[in-house]
Formats: sequence, structure tokens, C-alpha cells
Amino acid sequence: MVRVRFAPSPTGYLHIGGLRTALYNYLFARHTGGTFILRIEDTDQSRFVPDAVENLIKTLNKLDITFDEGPGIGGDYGPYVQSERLDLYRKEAQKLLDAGFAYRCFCSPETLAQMRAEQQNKGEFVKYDRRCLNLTPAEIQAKLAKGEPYVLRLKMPETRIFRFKDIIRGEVEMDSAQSDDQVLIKSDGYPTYHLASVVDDHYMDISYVIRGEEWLSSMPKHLWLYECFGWTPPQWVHLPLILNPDRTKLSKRMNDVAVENYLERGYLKEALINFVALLGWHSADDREIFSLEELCQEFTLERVNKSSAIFDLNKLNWMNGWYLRNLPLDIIVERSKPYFEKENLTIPDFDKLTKIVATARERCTLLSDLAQYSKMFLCPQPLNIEYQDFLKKEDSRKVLFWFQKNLPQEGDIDVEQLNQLVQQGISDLELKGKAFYKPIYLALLHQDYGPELPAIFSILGLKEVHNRIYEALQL
RNA sequence: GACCCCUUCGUCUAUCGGUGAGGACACAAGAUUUUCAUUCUUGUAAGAGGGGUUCGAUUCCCCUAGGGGUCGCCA
Repeated sequence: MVRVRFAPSPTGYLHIGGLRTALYNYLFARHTGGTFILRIEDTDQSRFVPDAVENLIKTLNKLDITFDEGPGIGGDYGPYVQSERLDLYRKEAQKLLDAGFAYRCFCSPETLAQMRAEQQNKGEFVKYDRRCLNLTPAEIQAKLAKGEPYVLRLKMPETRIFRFKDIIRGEVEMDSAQSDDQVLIKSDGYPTYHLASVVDDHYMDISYVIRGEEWLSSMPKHLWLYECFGWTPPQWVHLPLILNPDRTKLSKRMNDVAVENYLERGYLKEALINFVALLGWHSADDREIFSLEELCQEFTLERVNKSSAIFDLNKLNWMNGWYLRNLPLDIIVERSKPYFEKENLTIPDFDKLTKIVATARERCTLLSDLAQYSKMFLCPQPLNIEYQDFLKKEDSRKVLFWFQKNLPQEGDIDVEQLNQLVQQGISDLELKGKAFYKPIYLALLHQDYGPELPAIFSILGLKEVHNRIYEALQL
């Protein structure tokens, strides 16, 4: 039975990298018929951010990534928030202490900083020098009696090669000499990631740990913990990183990394999911467009890449445009509404809105562009001087008068009829295409480009077309 | 610096020893089009370098180089 978890620390918002980790866990669970668990790793009190958990869940839900167990959902392995599991961690830590696998360390942060500075100066490998390991029981009792703060450290074996199989990378080998005596319990009584995640993964019966590559170098500590506890480790899957265009770890500095910002800016969940899925995973055929359901069907860990991928906004934009054009029109119409509101545009009636969106989606990238594009119909910019002059020219006025005379006053005109009418006009007035079209575009949209005429007429309606022609003739 | 991971077009990637090294984005050209787009066609563009193994290496092994990650009482 596959049980996997997404275990973010709630520091504010969902990161693109976090989304990819969550997505791969989700896809793997759905593909295998397994269970997908959300666990909140809030063991750092200093980084507490109110509402972060709610935001995280809300964002994931917006993307249709759903959990089987987790905070607010329940499950047989709860609680799913680490700050509510402190007793468990303390109990397990005590076992380690009793068995001699862990020891108390009374060193202050200042002492440690100094120690590290010295090691660095001497060019030594920076790690805890174990000065507290040799404290006698009496010394420890004395410090305890005085109430001196302390942490619990894991006593790493000094020479030991850890070998393990990573599903993506194959056999990996690491020397314990490189590993520090990691803090397990902090002086505030909270566990560190290393203890909490190992304990939770065990008690929550996690079968595959799928997480970012940044955890690879912690493997000796984690493996050693499993050994000390006498537990069987899960399968390991370390995902490649997502990078900035300059090849550094994806960061706020160079990119927008908050998923909710993308959503807000008008990216579609379908595009975001599809794009992020392709950052490190590829189907066996060369298909690149996948719905979430299709991804669940196709996704396997075997086809996840080893090497990190650069976040290419260009391709995301293309993909968003693709979904904008290819998702059912009514869905796009519905989702475009908030963006009209954001631009303080009164949302036209359903029929008109649909016509506008149908036309706009052909030339837009984001949902927000749709509202932007609609402005030429809903509230055209004032004509600039250059355009005004152009409309005052003899030829332009001839065109506008001609339309005024030959266009039905109201009602609808279909594409066929309109095209015929235009052909008629061009031959009547003996004008070249451009000279004929430009005045009408300027009169109707106040700009010299836009969608094809039938679309404009259909969106505006004949009455409004006449109004705008009339106004242009008043210049 | 130490340790670990990674290395195919600018970017995301396919290739499970034998290919004209394929696809997608971007870019360029062309077609359609009054314009802006969409759409379609075509093109430019890649196996980091050096050793092996093999009849044959992008593919397997080693070395070098480059990039990244980690080295916290953060996750």
C-alpha cells in the first residue's frame, strides 16, 4: 500500500518548488491507488506565520490537488500538525537518550558560533566538536539542577559508510564522517526536522519519501535514526531542483515563486499544473499537454529526471495561452469575470461577454489580458491627435459616410453579409484595402488594429457601430 | 573548502549500444489574413572535454571541467 506525504513548513505561501513536490506526491499516490497525506511541519516557532496553513491548503485546493489525510480532513494517523505531536517526539528522543544514541549539549549559540569560526579559520571541516559528549553524569546533573538550557544531539557513528537506493538516482553512498551530531530536540523543547520527519514518517506508515534534492545530504542522519530506532526506512525519492534562469535554486529574488500570485495574475490552474509537471517529468511518447487526470494515469517515478530544470516563464506563458484557447469557452468566460471586476469594468451580459472572450482568447496569454483586451470594446481610449487628423481626411470620411448609409440600422449582420458589404464598399469607393479599413477601425476602436471586422460588429452591435461612426464624423 | 548530486539544441526534454540524434517553447522565414492575433509549413540550433570497454558509443566505466545542493537549536 503506497502512502506518501507532502510535508511543507507553513512559512507563508506555496512555493513553485513546493507545488512540484506536492504534485509529484499526489500523482504518484493517485497513479498507484495509494494515500496522499498532508503534514504540517511547524516545528520552528520563530518562523510562525498566521494563516499560512490555511493559505497553503486553499491554494492546493484551487489547483485540485486533494488530500486523503491531513489537518481538517482527519485520518487514522493524526494529528497531522507537528506542533500537536510534541509528546511523541519527546518520548522517542528519550529512548535515544536512554540507549546512548543521543546526548545532551549545553553549548550556547555563541559558543557554537565561536567554535565554527575557529574551525573555519583552520580550514577544518565544520562540525560540532562533541565537547558535551564527555560531560560526567555529575556535571550533567549539576547543569540540569541549575536549569541550564540544553539541546539533544544525535551521536553519529564516526566511521560508517551509508548506502541506500534512491529511486531516481540509484545507489548512493555517503560517509558518516561528513555528518554533524545533528540537534534532535531544540532548547525550546521542539524537535528539529530530522527527528520529527523520521518519527512521523514511521508512525504515519509512509512508504515513499518523495522530497527535494536539498535533503539528499541529510540522508546519513536519517538512515542512522532509522537504525537507532530499529525501524525499516521507506523508499527514497529525491527530486531534482527547480532553478532560476541563472541556474541558482529557484528564489523569490529572480522569479515570482508564490503559486497564488500566478493564479492571481491570471494563470490557469490547468496550465500551472501541466507546466510544473513537465519540469522534471516526461511522458513516454512526446505528448506535452496533459490534464490532471491524464497525469495521474501516466505519471511514474521512473520517468522523473535526475537533473534540475530551469523555470522557463516563456513556455508557461505559451501553455497558458494554449489552455486559454482550448478549454471550453464557457469555463474561460466564467473565470475571466473577476478580472473584469479588477479593472472596474462592468461585466457585459452573458452573450456579449462570451463574444468578447471568444475573440480575445485568440490573442491573449493570461485571464487578466482578456479584460485588458476587452477595453477597446467597452471603453476605448480617447483618440490621439494623429488619429483624429486621419479621420478628418477626405478619404476617411468617405468610408464612414458609406458605412453610415449602407449598414442596416439595427439587428444582426452575419459574417457573410458583412464581407459582401465590405467588398462592395471597397469597389464603390475605389479604395485600397488599408485605406478602407483603417478609418473604420479608428472610428470603432480608436486604434488601427483589432480583431476582424465581423467580430467587432458582432460584439459592438450595429447600433453601437453607428454611434461610434457618428462620433467620428463629428470631429 | 569538504562531501554529495547533476551534465543532449538558448530552455524543457526523447533516446533503455547501431537514429539522417526526435518533439515542445523561444527565434527566423513563408502561407492564410486589411491590421493585431490564431492556425499551418519550413528552417537555424545539441550529446562539456579526455581516456577506456565494444565490431560499434549520446547511451557502460574512469578522469578532468562546469553547474547545483548541503555543511543551523530553518525546513
